[in-house]
Amino acid sequence: MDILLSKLRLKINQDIFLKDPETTELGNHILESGLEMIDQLGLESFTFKKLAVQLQTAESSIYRYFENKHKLLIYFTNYYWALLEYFVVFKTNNLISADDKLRIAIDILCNPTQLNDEGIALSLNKLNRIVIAESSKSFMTKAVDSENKAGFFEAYKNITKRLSQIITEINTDYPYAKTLASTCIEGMLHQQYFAQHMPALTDFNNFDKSQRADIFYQIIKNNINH
Amino acid sequence: MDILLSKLRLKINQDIFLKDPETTELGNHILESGLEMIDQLGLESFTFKKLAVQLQTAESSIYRYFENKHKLLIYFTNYYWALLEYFVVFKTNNLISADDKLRIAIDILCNPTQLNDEGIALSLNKLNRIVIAESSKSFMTKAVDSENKAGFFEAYKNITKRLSQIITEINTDYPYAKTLASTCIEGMLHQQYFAQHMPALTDFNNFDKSQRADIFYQIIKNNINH
DNA sequence: CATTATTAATAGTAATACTTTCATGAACCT
DNA sequence: AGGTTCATGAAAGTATTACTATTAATAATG
Repeated sequence: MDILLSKLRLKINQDIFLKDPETTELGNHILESGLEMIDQLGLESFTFKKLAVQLQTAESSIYRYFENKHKLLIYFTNYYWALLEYFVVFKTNNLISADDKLRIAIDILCNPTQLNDEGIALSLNKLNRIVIAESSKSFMTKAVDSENKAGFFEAYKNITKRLSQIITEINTDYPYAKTLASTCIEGMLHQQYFAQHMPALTDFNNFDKSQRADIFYQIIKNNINH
Repeated sequence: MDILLSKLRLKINQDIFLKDPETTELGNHILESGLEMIDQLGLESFTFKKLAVQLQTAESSIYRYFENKHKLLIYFTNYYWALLEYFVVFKTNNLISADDKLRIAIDILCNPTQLNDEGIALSLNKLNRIVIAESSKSFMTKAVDSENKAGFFEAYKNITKRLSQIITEINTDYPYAKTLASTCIEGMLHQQYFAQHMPALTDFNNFDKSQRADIFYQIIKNNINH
């Protein structure tokens, strides 16, 4: 897998950036430090100015890669979901049992940070944290319809589709596969956030990670086999 | 119920505002037009300056009521959840069957806009829309821990607690009542958003409202009676 | 070596998110 | 009736944000 991953290049919608950050040194620095700073400061306090100071470069140089910080966030969320989709496909590909696929997909989605991250350029831990804390801001805007049309949320829709396809594979007649899939994927993110910041809203802390996978497996299984 | 509602005064945490907006004319105008404008413009484009122009008042007058727009949003979300909790308690109070309570609670949460809003000062439709589109931004910030400590999310935690208590009433041994409750409440909001803006993520459109209640009822029921 | 692309440095603009000060008028208190 | 308090409005000011534009320096390429 390491070998495969080292050659892995995730396909990111070209319209998200002005200039592909993976093609230059500065671009890669923008990704690394940008991820780090959004993680640390939160999206609201993060600015391109601060990133420029950190990278000892000019603000205008960063603007040549990304139109604004919102697009940078969208870049990261696409990167994250494309990565998880890759792992889901890779690890479920040769399995026969749809139930096994479900277990593995849920495990990856609930505990992505346990994945081997050799060959992944960006920190999976940081990506995971910013997706948990910031990703809803990427589509909860007035620009959602045009950005959806432009394909900015494809990676997120794709992973949801994968999960819903596994659900449908288990029970072809289940009519709410998409709703169940998206509710669980969103729920997995929220439960992690609640565990850390609003424990009254969850039964888990961030140590029982396998339990969190269990309950989402149960939610799906118990539903599709009514 | 109308009579009761006309006397209803929702308790909002005093630390959310600098000066209680419900006590003055300007304060009430800030709530009404603020809600309207956040709904129309979205939180990002909404500013106190724009609100001041709309109300033909000074920006500084608005700042005397709310520290910033973030607090105003928190005010609205508290108002909304306090209102729904009131309805849930009111409508389930005298019921014996926990299952009936569950059905009613879910129905209220999924279709709040069908509620009789005589006596509610603010538009339930607009509240519903901004809670769907903006409420996650109220707690997805770096200030979440201190604001949680200050009680800014009590109303949200309370309604989740109500739902989880109903779940526990149905099955005392079910260990994940809080996770199930918060996942469903968040899911109900997201499904409404997806139906409108990202239909690939849901099986519903915004016309089959009763179906949306059904699936969340099923998710809960099928789980607690494993 | 010439061309082109890339970046850094600087400056500038409009808007945002406030804060401060002060004047006015209404409400209320004795 | 007169003084005080309080809410509001008007105006001005500050720091930061979110950009855009211009130009010079540097590196890559052919």
